[in-house]
Amino acid sequence: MKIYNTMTRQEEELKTIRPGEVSIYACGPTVYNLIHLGNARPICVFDTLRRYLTYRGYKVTYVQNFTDVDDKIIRRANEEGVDASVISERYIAEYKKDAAGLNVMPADYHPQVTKMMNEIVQFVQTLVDKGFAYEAGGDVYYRTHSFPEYGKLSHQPLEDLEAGIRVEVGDLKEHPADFALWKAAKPGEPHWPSPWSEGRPGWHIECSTMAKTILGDTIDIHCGGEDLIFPHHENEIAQSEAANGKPFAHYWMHNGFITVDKVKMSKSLNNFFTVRDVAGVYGYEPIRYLMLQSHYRSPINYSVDVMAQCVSSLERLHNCKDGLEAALPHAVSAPFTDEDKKALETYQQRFNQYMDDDLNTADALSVIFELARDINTTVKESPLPKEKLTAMKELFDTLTGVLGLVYGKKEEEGIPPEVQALVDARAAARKAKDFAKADELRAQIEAKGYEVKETRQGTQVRKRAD
RNA sequence: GGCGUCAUAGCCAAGUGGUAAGGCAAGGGACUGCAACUCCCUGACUCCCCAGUUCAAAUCUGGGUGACGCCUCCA
Repeated sequence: MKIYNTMTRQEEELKTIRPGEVSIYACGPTVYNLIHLGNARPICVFDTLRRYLTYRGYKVTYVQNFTDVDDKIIRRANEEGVDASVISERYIAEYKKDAAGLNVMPADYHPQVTKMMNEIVQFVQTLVDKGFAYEAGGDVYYRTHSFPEYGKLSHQPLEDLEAGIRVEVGDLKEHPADFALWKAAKPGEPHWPSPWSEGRPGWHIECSTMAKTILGDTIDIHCGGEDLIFPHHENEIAQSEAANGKPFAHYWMHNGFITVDKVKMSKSLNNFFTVRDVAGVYGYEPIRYLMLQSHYRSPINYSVDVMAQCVSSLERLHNCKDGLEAALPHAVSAPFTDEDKKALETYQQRFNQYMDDDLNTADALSVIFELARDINTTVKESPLPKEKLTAMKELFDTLTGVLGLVYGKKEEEGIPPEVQALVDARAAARKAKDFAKADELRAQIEAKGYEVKETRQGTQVRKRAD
């Protein structure tokens, strides 16, 4: 598989440290609020990367952290008059709801800053010992100029990066570009013991420490949103490579932004939509579809029109799956020719080929739609060819499973008795060819929020999508 | 100022040297009591503009124009 590496700015063949195994570290959310669409993009995209590599036979170790110590969490805790952990635990739980809704698999490890304090302090100590960091007034800062390769990920020499750096009054740094590894606690802030002060870690050190603790000094793939390239990932590299003396990550993958009216969705512009709210209107699955219908590095402009299109597209895939599952029990054994087999293999090969090309989910999706058309046609055959349909179902489930789509199970809850009664009455009316009455009953069923339709396998009743 | 991305049909979106995938929407047809689903057919003489390289460019080069991002917390 080829992956576009931000570090080298080109696509590279994936060569993992250990053959057949791949370690992935994905920067996770700061848990002070519900996640928004912008947060959902890397979560969905890199979940898909993980699924694909697993499907291709890799043993994947996937780590995604929760930043549970942060200014915003503290501020929120103070506003509500509760402990910071109350806020972070609450939003970790909320995150998990959204992630599950988006069909994102839990990571193998979800480390939290508060549960890795000893390792973090140790990591900072190592940097101090090696001269890459210094203590100042209880804080510890990274000595940026001590790391000659600083700027290699963002491809900016330190001097250029410094141009825009804000110098704060009363700053204890040796140099404006230096960044905090440890901050002495101010009154009312949560704090942990350290050789320098009662305090808390800076933002960047957690990822370096977690990656090292769980995955080792060098990891295969590090991913996150492209706004993390600088300073977050740049600083992680500086910390990890200075402390460990080894390359930090072999591949850096960064996803593009979600925009609204072409402008980046962000908290500060207040133009963000939470996953929860959008899912409330369209469901979770169209959100995941939105993320995968274009290449992960391109910007995605969010709009109601686009969401409606995602819903419709997905509907086609669900109809295909439903039709296939309804047909299968009626299928009879029939020759499954080499030609048929070959055709299905070709779909899969093309799917793999596209995914191998830097995770081209847009093209991969187009293969699924072509397969769907093929399935929809086969499902009309008479008699229904059992072996072919079985193979088609297996392939369809496999490919959609790799993308994590077509999972939105319609609520399995039963049909309420009063609705069922209407459905039965309508069936009787249709049998008696009293179509006027049948249509009226349909209207009544729909008024109750259900829809009824005739399929080749009989009448189907289900809750209306909207 | 430094670094970078993007511009393809009404909309979304692949393709990055060999003559424009896929989806949504729309129109026509088949099927159906109706509807829905499904299937078939129809859509860019062309890929922001100009110039160049080439037998050949949406794809490469140069120059424009427009939009956006990072350099500050941010996915």
